[in-house]
Amino acid sequence: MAETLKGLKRTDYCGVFRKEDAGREVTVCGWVQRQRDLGQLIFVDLRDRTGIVQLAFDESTDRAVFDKAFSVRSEYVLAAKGVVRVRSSVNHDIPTGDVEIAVSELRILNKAETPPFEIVENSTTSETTRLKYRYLDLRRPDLQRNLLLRHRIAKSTRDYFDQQGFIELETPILIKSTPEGARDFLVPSRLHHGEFYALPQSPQLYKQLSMVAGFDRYVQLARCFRDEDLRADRQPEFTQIDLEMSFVDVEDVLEVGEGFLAHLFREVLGVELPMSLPRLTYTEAMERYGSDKPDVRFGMELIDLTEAVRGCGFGVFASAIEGGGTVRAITAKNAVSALTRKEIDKLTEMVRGIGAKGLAWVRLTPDGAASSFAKFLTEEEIAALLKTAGAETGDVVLIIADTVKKHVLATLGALRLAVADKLNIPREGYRPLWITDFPFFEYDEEAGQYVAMHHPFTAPLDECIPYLDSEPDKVFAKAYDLVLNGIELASGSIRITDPELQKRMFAALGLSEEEAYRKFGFLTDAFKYGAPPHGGMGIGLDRLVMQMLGAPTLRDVVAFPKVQNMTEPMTECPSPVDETQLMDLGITVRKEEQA
RNA sequence: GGCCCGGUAGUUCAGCUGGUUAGAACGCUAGCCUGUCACGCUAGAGGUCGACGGUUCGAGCCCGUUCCGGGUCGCCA
Repeated sequence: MAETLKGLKRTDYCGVFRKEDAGREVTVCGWVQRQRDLGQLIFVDLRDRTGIVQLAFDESTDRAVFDKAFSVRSEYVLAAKGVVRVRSSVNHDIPTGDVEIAVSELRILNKAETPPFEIVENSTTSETTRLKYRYLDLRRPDLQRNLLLRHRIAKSTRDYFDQQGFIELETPILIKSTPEGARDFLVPSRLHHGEFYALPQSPQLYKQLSMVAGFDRYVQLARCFRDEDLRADRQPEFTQIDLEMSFVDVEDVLEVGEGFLAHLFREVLGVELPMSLPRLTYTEAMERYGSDKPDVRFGMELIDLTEAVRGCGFGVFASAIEGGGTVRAITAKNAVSALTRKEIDKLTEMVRGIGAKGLAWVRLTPDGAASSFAKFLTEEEIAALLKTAGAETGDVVLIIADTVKKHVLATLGALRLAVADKLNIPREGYRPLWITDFPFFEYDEEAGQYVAMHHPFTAPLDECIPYLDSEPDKVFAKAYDLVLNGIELASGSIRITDPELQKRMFAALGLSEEEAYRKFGFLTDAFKYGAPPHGGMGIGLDRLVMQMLGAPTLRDVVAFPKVQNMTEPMTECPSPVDETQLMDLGITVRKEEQA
C-alpha cells in the first residue's frame, strides 16, 4: 500500500543542493533514478525536474528505513527527510555531487512497474516506443529542458508584446469552414444536423475583425489546425504567435517582428541577433537559392549558365533554352572526392524524384574534367561554362535544364541542400532573414490558370494594382515571410481594406460575388463600417522553439505530438465512437467498400 | 497516393552461402558486498524473429502479399 505525505512537506527541489546546504534538515520528493545496494550501505538517486540528488542509507543507523530503501526500485515515487551532508567521495558529474542527504524518514508514495525503457538523457530507444509511453519519455531531462524552454519562450513572447501595447484576445476554436487552401478539421453540429463547424487553420478573419473593432494591436498564442499530411516540421495542430496591427504598412510589421526576435533570442538564449535583418525579395531568393525559405548559412548559390551554353550542341541544354527555359547550376567546391559518379547517380535519382528530367554534371579532378555531356560541347564551350560556374580543380558542377524556369530553380534549391548534407558543410548559428514581395498569383498548371498564392485578403503592392486584371504575373503582394536557417518561421501580409479592391480580388480569383459573400460576407460587411489599414503575421511557435533548440523534429518540442499517420500513439486517437453519439449528431458512417 | 529506409528478448543491436537448441550488451529477478554514483561479483528468467502465404528435406535469412514506424514528394491559400 502506498504511503501518504502526511506530516511531510517538501522543502527543496532535488537539483538545488550545494556544499553550503550542509547541515540543513530538508525534505525532498521525486522519482528513483537508480538504487545502488552495497550491502550495509544503500544509495538512491532521486530525480525531479530540477535534477538529481543522492540519498544515503546506512544499515547501522536505522534498520527500518534501510529495509525500506532496500525495497525501492526504478521510478518509485519517494519522499525523503534528512540532513544534507558533504560526501566523503565527490561526484563531479552532477551539480549536487558535493553533497548527499542522510535519510532519517522515507516514504514510498507510489511503487512503479519496471518502465519499458530507461529514463535517461539521449535515449537510444525508438521514438515509436517512447511516444507510446510519452509520460515516461517526458521525464527524460532532454524533453524536460525542451518544454521548459518552450515555456520561457511563450512567457517572453507575452512580455514583449505586452510591452509593445498588444492585447491578447481569444478567438473561437469552433468557426465557420472556409476551405481555401488547407483542409479543415470539421466538427459536426448536434443542434443543426448536416452542418459543421471547422477548427481554425489560423485566427485570420477574427483578428482582422478585431482591428475593425479598434483593438489596434492584437496578439494571441493561438492553436491552429490543418488537416494535411505531417512532416518533421509540421503537426496537424500547432501554436502560432498570431498578431495584427492597425494603421501600419509592411515596414511597421517587420519592425515589430524583428524587435520580437531580437528580444526573444536575447532573453532566452543570450544571443544577440544582428539587426536589422537582411531582406530578399521572393524573386531574388528563388534566383539565388532556389527556395523561398533559403538556408543562408552557406553559399553554393545558383548560377545562370543559359548564356554560356546558348547555341551549344547538347540537345538537353538547347531544347530547354529554345523552349523559353533556362540552364542553371550549382558549383560544389572541393567536392570531387565526396561526389563520386555513384553519389551523383543518387543525386540524379533524387532530382528525378522531384520532377527534373535529369542532372548534367562536370567533375574537375586533378587529372582533368569528366562530364556527362563533354562529347556534345567544344573545348571552348566547356571552358566558358566552367568559367561562368566559377569552377576550379576539385569542384563539381551540377546542372539542371528545363523549359520551365521555376522547376529548374526549385530542383537546384533542393539539390543545394542535399549536396551540403553530403559534403557536411558546417551550418552554424542563427541567420534569420525576411523574404518579401511574394508573387500575388501563381500559375496552376493543372488548372491552366492563375490562382492566389495567399489568402484573398492579402494586399497587392501599391504600384502593382493597375496590373491586377491584365497582367497577373506582374503583380506582387505586400506579403512577407520570416525565414530562419531554411525553415519558414513566420508569414504575414498587409490586408486589403478597400471594398472595391477586395471585390476585384475575389473576381480575379474566380470567386463569384454570391460565393464570396456567402463565405466572407461577415468580413466584407464589417469592412463597410470603417476598417483601418492593417496587417500582421503568424509566427510558428513550435518551429521557433525547435530552431532555438536545434531540435531535429517538432515532436521534440511538443508535449504530446501526433505521428505521421495523424494518430497519437499514447491514446490511440482518432478512435471510433458509440452509435448513440453518431445518432445525436445525425451522422451515418459510410462503410468502406469491400475490396 | 508515389518513392526511399526500417521492423529479431523489456531496450539497443548481432545473426555467415538457407542447416544442430537464435546470441551479446543494458535492463529485470535472486544472492553476496560499508562509499557507490553507468557500483562490483555470482546465478537466473526472458523470443509468435511484425503478420499471412509460398519456395525448400529444412526459412530469422529467399519470393509474394500485408501491417506498423520514420523520411520525403504530392499536399500545406
